[in-house]
Amino acid sequence: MSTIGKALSLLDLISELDKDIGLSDLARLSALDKATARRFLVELERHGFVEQDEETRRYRLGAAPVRLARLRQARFPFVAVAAPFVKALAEEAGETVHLSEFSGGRLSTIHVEDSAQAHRVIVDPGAVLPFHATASGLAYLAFLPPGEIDRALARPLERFSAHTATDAGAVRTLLRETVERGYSISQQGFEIGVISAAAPILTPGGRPMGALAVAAPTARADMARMHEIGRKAAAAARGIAEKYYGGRT
Amino acid sequence: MSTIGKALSLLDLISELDKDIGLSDLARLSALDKATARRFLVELERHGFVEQDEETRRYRLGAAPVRLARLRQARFPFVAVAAPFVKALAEEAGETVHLSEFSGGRLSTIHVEDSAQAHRVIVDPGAVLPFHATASGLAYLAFLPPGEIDRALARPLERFSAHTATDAGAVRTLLRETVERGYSISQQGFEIGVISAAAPILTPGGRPMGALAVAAPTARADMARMHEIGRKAAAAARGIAEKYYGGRT
DNA sequence: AAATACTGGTTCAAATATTGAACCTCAAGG
DNA sequence: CCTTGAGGTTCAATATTTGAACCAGTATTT
Repeated sequence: MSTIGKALSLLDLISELDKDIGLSDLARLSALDKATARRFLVELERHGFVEQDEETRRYRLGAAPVRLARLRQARFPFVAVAAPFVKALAEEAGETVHLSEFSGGRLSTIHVEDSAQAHRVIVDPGAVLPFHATASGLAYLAFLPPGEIDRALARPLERFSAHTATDAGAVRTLLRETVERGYSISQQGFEIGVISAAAPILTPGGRPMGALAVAAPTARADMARMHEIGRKAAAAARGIAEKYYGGRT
Repeated sequence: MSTIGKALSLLDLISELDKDIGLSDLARLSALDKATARRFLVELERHGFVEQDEETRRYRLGAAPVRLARLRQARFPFVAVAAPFVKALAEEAGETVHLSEFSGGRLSTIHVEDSAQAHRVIVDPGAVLPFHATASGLAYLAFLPPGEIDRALARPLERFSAHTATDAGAVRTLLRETVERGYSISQQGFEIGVISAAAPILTPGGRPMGALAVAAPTARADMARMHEIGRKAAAAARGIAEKYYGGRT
């Protein structure tokens, strides 16, 4: 792996932590030499991607991504365009809705609208969604070209809960159903107690670039209701794509 | 410079462009070899920091920073905390207000609230603010430890308009006034037709970490009014710091 | 329609940056 | 006051990066 790749992986690692981390711990966690980790950190800090606490000498995610995100969103206002659809869907379904975007080989949550209900599903903003174990991931995978699906299912599928489909064949069945219906349903595949329905957001070329998902507590999630929610999510996802790509070539 | 630094500089360069760019152009602009630029781009793309248009093969800023920005803002909700103050100040002053944060050696705009007036100053979101030529930069510089001010003024000061103070001595005078008043005023130092007043946002340790600036068209900007606006900006900046650092150690 | 001048992308020996064990200093704990 | 682990640094050995030259393809120009 190139130096750049290693440094960006280190940045990823830091981003996943929710508290500051010291040099030695970071070197251990990243399996990099202490001297190497430090050189990377210094370089990342020079560019604002990492910040070192003056006092504790520990490191954390810096502010530079905020500026880059702003520029990205000015040119591709995906979140801004999708937000009203997400909100409307959250109100209509009465459940937490989250939007994810594919980037850097991963599907990451980029917007969340909480349900108004007291008993609701909490979604981490910035969380990375596994392709085979979440409704969003299945919705995304299902509409990918066959070759890419194969590659995604070639490596071992991690188990997140007792209900995770870790068998490639089982996942393929879920994907077939997803393509037929236009939306996916994941029953506690990622987290116990949560059932989700999700629809892909497709580029004009028909390629998925993200997903829109509704997450409900099992207590409120009978299948008839989830299917209805799935249809609504699919309609909203189409609406987002139309509006987002409407003003472009 | 390390490979990482070069790659991040390349990313910076891409971020400054407001349209996609081809490999050859990018290699020229960055003064990197084409092969090198390409390797960097591939690596940056693998991590989502850069995106290649499937069709045109041109490159652009990717979506990864959006996720990182989200995580950063979840832990350090600087923009979220400051936004109400920015909005209130924009209404009170009747002018465009922008918030900047120091990161990666630069002061970057991270939030803008436009004035309600038809004739108003437009601020680029994501723009980098030169220290010696903007009110925000002066407010930031003025409260830095002397040694760091010296370093900032040691290199040649770029001229942005006919009114830019490019002489270190002249800048030092502006900085002295800024410290005395608690806010800076820049008269068309960055852009002709714009007068700004800005106040630093200080950490509990007394170190500046950003600035709050009000930008008015010269037509509406007599000095008495700018001083009044400056005082209001200083008060708002203190309010932001208090609220932002209030809940921390 | 042939020639030219660009693209984006690739190759591989030469040049250079990266690596990491050992080292330093300092602070906290036993 | 000795040990441990912290952050940080050094420099010879080493692995990676570099870039001139090379494709193949596509607009432009002649």
